[in-house]
Amino acid sequence: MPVAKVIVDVPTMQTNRPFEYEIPTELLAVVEPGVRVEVPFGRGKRQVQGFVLDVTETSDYSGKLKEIVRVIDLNPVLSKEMLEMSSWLADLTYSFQISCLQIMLPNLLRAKYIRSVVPVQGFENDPEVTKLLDNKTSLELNNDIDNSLIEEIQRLLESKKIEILTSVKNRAKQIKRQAIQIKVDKHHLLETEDSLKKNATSQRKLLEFLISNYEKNTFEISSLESMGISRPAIKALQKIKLIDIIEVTKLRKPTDLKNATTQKLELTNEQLNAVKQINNSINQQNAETFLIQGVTGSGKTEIYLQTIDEALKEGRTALMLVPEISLTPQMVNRVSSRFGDQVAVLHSGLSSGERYDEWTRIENGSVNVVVGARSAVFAPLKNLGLIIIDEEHEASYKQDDNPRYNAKDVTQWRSKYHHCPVVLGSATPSLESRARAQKGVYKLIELKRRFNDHDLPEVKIVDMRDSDNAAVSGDISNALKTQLDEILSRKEQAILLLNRRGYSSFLMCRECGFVLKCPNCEVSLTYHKDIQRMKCHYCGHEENVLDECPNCHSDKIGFYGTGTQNVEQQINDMFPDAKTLRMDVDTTSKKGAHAKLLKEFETQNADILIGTQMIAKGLDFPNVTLVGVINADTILSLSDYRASERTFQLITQVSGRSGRAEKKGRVIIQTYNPDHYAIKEAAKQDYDSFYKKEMYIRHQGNYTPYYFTTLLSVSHESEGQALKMAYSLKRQLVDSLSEEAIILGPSPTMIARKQNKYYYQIIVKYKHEDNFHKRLLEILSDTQAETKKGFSIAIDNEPQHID
DNA sequence: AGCACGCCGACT
DNA sequence: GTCGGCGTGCTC
Repeated sequence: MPVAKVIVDVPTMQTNRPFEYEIPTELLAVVEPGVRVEVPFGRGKRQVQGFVLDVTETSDYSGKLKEIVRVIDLNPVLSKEMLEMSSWLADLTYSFQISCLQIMLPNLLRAKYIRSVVPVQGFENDPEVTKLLDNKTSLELNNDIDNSLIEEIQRLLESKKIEILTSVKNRAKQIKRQAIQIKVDKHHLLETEDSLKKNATSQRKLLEFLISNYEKNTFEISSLESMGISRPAIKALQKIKLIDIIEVTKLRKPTDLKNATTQKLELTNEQLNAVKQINNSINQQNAETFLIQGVTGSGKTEIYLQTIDEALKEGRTALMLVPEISLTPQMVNRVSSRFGDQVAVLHSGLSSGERYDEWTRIENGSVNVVVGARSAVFAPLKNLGLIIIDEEHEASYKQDDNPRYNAKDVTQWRSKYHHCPVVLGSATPSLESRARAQKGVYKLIELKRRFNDHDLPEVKIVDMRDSDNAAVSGDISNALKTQLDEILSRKEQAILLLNRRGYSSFLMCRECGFVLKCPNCEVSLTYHKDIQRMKCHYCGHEENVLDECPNCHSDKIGFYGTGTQNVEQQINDMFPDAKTLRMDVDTTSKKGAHAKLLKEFETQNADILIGTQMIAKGLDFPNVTLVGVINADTILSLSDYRASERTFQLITQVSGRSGRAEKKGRVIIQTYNPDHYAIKEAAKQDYDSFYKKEMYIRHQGNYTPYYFTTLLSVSHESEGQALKMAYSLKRQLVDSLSEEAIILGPSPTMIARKQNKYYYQIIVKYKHEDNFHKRLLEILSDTQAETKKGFSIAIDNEPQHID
């Protein structure tokens, strides 16, 4: 008797393994790995969704097996590749396999449960029961259930005549359209046309159309009607059995993609060399990784497009990941105008229905190229020939909540599975990637020249401590004001960048630029309002808020920051005639607002764009000749060891926005730390020099890429309980790790209390700890019982943000 | 997650 | 004596 091994939709540690079910004989043909099934689970009347992992001939379970209730899919929704990947990913990210299976699918395929009232066996014909159920077999319990019924339900539940069944509801709906299908051969159609009555004009028109488009076979009725073919004519042909009327599923097409219209661009020698190397790897089916380090404007996108083309020519498919933020119409058009309707785009703006349809289109093989943000890494492409990750340094490739996966790890896995290369591209590679390239793990491809040989913009650092330059009015220095004046008079455009909505919780001296740092960890201390003290998020070191700068003894030490709104106001006061646009979380929260603002700026309906990070990436506005960074320091002073890296990346990226076309660009960076290497090297656009210095610092502080990092966090309603648990975890870690490992904390997180819970974190830095992974899994299952007492314990492998 | 079993306190 | 509190453990 064959049994199905099923992962059930019950996300707990104890149910995180396959359960076996008997397959009813009538379902034997459809139950195969990758299909979703509905199975009874637990003691009560509860039915849950499950994924069939495997079908085996015999069971090794000693108890009595339950039967699969029904299959949800006639064909598998997950391939062998995805099933295999899910167990690897669950293990890597310390999450449940069911959660990993779920993220691979569009939302609509996630189970929704309905509760309904059904008769207890033997009471199907009880008069009270049939009255309640209105002679049906069940009554759904939804929100609009009549109040008068509730009492009756309660009573019958108590007398055990009815019970509550939880079962799975399938949400995936497709738009169905009516269509006709030709049933006979072409010859037959021609004969019929000859024998038609003269006045049957509409039928003749339809037949002629069918004959000339015979190959296509299936036609939507609505499109025929719009050509002036009448419904009776269609009925008439159906009656004489020439055609069938059928239902077809119409897939929504969210992005209106153009036909392929653009041709390959001519390549520079550097680009050509890159394309050759990658194409070679595609042809050889090498699962290797390239790192393209190319200065802004060096034409990385064209390399992506030409190598995708090569993969397609080989009959394979291609996946391109980009940060959500740069998934702009500009970007999408660039790809779709080369590959036309072979492209599917997955981004967060899609409705669940649209997303589901795009997924279907990928799954059934009607597209070969997928462009999308993080979760697109699970696109069900078969026969992958190439994977591209643009802006590979972006932290957003890592998911911040469960399952905490990094799309980059997933691409490595898929690359090995499909034997295809991965291309990482960035002007400012992450230190990890660049270090791997240095060691020869990745192949480094450098693009040092800008496309069309445009000069890099001229970058000027403005020392905000210098009172001659500083704050003529609030946050705008004289130097920036002068430049703004100039570009406005030349009718050019400017971008002003602020960070993190500009507010900060670190201490800085406005006189000398001093920032209060942790004596042990080389990161800035963060202000904690509740205790009114400064704390380190790494080791928990604490000290008082200073009112005098320990460096220059000035009293101008304090918290500082401005918001985009404030800066916009200052600019409006300064330049009443200039039109400004503000782009931050407030102005872009509505769907499509982002694109609309950019469009407005692109069409030069505004002179100055003021915004946060989101304006820094990949945008290409030829008329922008000035970029101003209002406060370079806020990024620098994050309580995160990647602060310097992020600062360097951001300034370099945003500087690349200036002077993309013929006009020469300028960049002004306002800072209280003009001598900081991240800022100085970014101004020179000198990645290699920054890399060397930063690697040294990382080496000194025992940080990535010299050490691996794992972050454990504990939360509980009671601060004491959370802290106690954190210490107990730490003790266990100390016992199971070698001397070489560094364990920091427990320390409170930035927002110590969110959702009425206290958070503590432990950071583990290590090099070689063979048992660590296994030990963490054990800790997770040991502490499982604690989660019922209000604890939650999360493990983040290689976290991107520590706060 | 849900649900049942089970072992202690305050009620008819 | 019993109703019900929620701590503990299992679900194919």
